Amino acid sequence: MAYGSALAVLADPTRRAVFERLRAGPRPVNVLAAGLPVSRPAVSQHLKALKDAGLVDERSEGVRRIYSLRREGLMELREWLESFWGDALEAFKLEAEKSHKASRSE
Amino acid sequence: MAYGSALAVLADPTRRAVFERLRAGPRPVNVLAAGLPVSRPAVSQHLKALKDAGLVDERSEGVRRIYSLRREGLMELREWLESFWGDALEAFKLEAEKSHKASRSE
DNA sequence: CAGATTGGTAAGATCTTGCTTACCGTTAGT
DNA sequence: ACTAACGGTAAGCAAGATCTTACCAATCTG
Repeated sequence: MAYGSALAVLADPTRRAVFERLRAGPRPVNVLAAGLPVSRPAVSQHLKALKDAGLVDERSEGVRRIYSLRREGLMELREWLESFWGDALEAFKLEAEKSHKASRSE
Repeated sequence: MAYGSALAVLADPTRRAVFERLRAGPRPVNVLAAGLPVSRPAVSQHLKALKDAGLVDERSEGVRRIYSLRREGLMELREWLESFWGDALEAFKLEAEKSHKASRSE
């Protein structure tokens, strides 16, 4: 259940801000950190968390590390979310059946 | 940005477990708490968090409170997630333009 | 009406998280 | 080669999150 780690990682607003910045395209750490209200090491730590969750990719370009969005990292979370609509009807049927049995036995 | 609170609330595994149990249909607190590895008050606290985030509904039925899934509470999160695919092409174009300008000026 | 059931809330202990500063290794530039 | 820029990691701290126990109000039942 990788959607769990995706949720945990995206729950933090600062980390989400870093992630959102990558929408615009791959960026080195110092660019990502510029403008954010936290220090550059904090951004590094957030990037590590994002990477561990499979939400970003990292590549080296000389002395700088270029981070980029990894949309596949969101797939499981997306599917989990979608599943809440898929089973709505089925749950309703099960519920109906249950209350039917309950009313018969009382 | 209500998707922020949805993310924060769903990030906790225990709270997510409570939420998932509601997939099967509306349930009173003691039923939701049964089988979970935490105390009943803990579940109450999680339910409050879920309710504040608009992810569950609460209705009273005598002495018991029936909680139910509120799928609309997931809509903003869902849309936010979907938006990561929508802007993929546009971001790519902007990037291409940017590197074009960069290579011209160097 | 008395006792039991349901569940919300307070208080407090503990664990976790996110941040900062300090430091270090690696690459670039002159 | 010396200095500057980039960025990862360690240590420590302050704030917040989650859990528990204790307590209380409201309802149901006999």
